[in-house]
Amino acid sequence: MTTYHHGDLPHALLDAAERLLNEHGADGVSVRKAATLAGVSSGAPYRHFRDRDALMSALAARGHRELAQKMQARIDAAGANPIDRLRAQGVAFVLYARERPEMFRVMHHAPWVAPGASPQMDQVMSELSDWTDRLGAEAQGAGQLNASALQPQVLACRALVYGLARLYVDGHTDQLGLANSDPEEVVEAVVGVLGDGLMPR
Amino acid sequence: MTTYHHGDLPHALLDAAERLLNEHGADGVSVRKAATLAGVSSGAPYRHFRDRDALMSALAARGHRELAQKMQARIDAAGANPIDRLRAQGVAFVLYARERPEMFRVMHHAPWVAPGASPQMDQVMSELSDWTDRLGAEAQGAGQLNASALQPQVLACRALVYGLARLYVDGHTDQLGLANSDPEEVVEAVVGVLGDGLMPR
DNA sequence: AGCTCCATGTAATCACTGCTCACAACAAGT
DNA sequence: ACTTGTTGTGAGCAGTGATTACATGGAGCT
Repeated sequence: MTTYHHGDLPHALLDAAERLLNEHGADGVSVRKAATLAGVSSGAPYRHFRDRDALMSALAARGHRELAQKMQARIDAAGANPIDRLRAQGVAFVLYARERPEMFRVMHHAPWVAPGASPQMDQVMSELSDWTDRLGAEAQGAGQLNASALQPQVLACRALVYGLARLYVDGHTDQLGLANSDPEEVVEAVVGVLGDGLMPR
Repeated sequence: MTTYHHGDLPHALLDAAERLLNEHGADGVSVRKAATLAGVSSGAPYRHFRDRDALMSALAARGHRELAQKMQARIDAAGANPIDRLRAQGVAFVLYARERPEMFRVMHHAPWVAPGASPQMDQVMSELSDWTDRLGAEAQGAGQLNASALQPQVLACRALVYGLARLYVDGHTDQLGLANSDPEEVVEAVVGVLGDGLMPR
C-alpha cells in the first residue's frame, strides 16, 4: 500500500545516506544505495539533488547542525566565564570529531561545504555565521583576552582545536600515543598549553 | 620501437598518477587513466599495485618523502637554535600544504597511510620515524622547552601546525580572512601565540 | 464531477570505473 | 634451443553517476 509518491523523499534519502556514511564511510555512500534503502528507483534522487555532490553537501549541512547543537549544549553547561565557555566549545568540537569521524570528514570536504554546493548548506552556513558572531562578541566583550593583536590568537585557537580534531579523524592517534587517553582530558590539557604558553615564565 | 615490456612501469604509473592528482584531485586519479598516460593497457597496473588503494598509498609515500626533504632544507637554513629549527619545520609543513593541497590530503587519508597499505609507505614511514626521533631528541636535549608535562606541549605543537595546514587545505581560508596574507607570516604569528600564551602576562 | 497540469517516480541506457582472467610476448637461465 | 616466470594485453564483469522518455497520480481549476 505504499504510495507511488514517497511523501518526503529528500529526508528519507538523507537518512539512508547518513546510515551508509556511518557504516561504510564517505566512499560507501552511493546515490543508488541510498535510493534502494529509501525504497525508490535509481533515478529518483536526482529529482531532489542535482548530483551526488549536492547530496553529500546536504548531508554535511545536517552534520553541521548537529555539531552546533552539541557545542551549544556544552557551552551552556560551562557556566558564565567566557574562557570556560570557549574551552567547552573546543572540547565539544573535538569530541564530535571522535564520535563521528566520517561525518566530520564530509563536513569539512571543500567541494561539499563551498557556498552554492547545496541550498541546505547555504542555509546552515548563514545560521552558523550568526551564531559564531554572537559567540565571538560575547568572548571579546568580556575582555579576558589580550585585545592587542587578536587576530593570530583567534587563528591559533581555531587551528589548535581543528588540528586536534583532525589528528583523531585522520588516524594519527597511534603515533602520538593518545589512542587510549580520554579525549576530554587531552583537549583540556592542550588548550591549557595554548593559554599558558610553551615556555616557562 | 617501444618494447613490449615497459622498463619501469611502477615509476611511470606514479608519475601519471601524480599528474592526475595535481590536475583533477584525488577523485580524478583512476587506474585506467594512469595506465593510459603511461602508455599501457588497463590491466597492467595490477601487476605492480594490488589495487587502487595501493597505488594511492605509494603516491602518498612519495609525497611524504618530498615533504621531509623540504622540511629538512628549511630546518638546515634556520640556524642552530632548536626553537627556530622547530618553527622552521612547522612553516615548511604548512607551506607544503598550501602548495600541494591535493597531495597533502592523499598523504593524510587514513586508508592510504595505515601500516601495510603499500610497501612504499611502510618504508617511508620507517625512515620518517627515525628522522623525527632524531629531531625530537635534538630539541629536547637543548632543554629550551619546559620539561615538566612535555606531552601536552608536544601534542599542542603538532595539533597547531597540522590544524593550520588543514585549514588551508580544507578551504577555511575565506571565513578566517587569511586568503591573501602571506602564509609564512601567518605561521610565524600563530606559532608565536603558542610560545607566549594566550593571556597577558 | 471531470479535466488538465506538472511535480514526482520508473526503467532503460550510456560512459566510466575497479578488478579479474585467459592469453600473448618477452627476458633470462639451463 | 627449450623451459620458466614475469610482465603486458584485451575482453569482460559488476557497480557507479547521470540522462532520457515515459508512467503515475495529486492539486487545483472549471
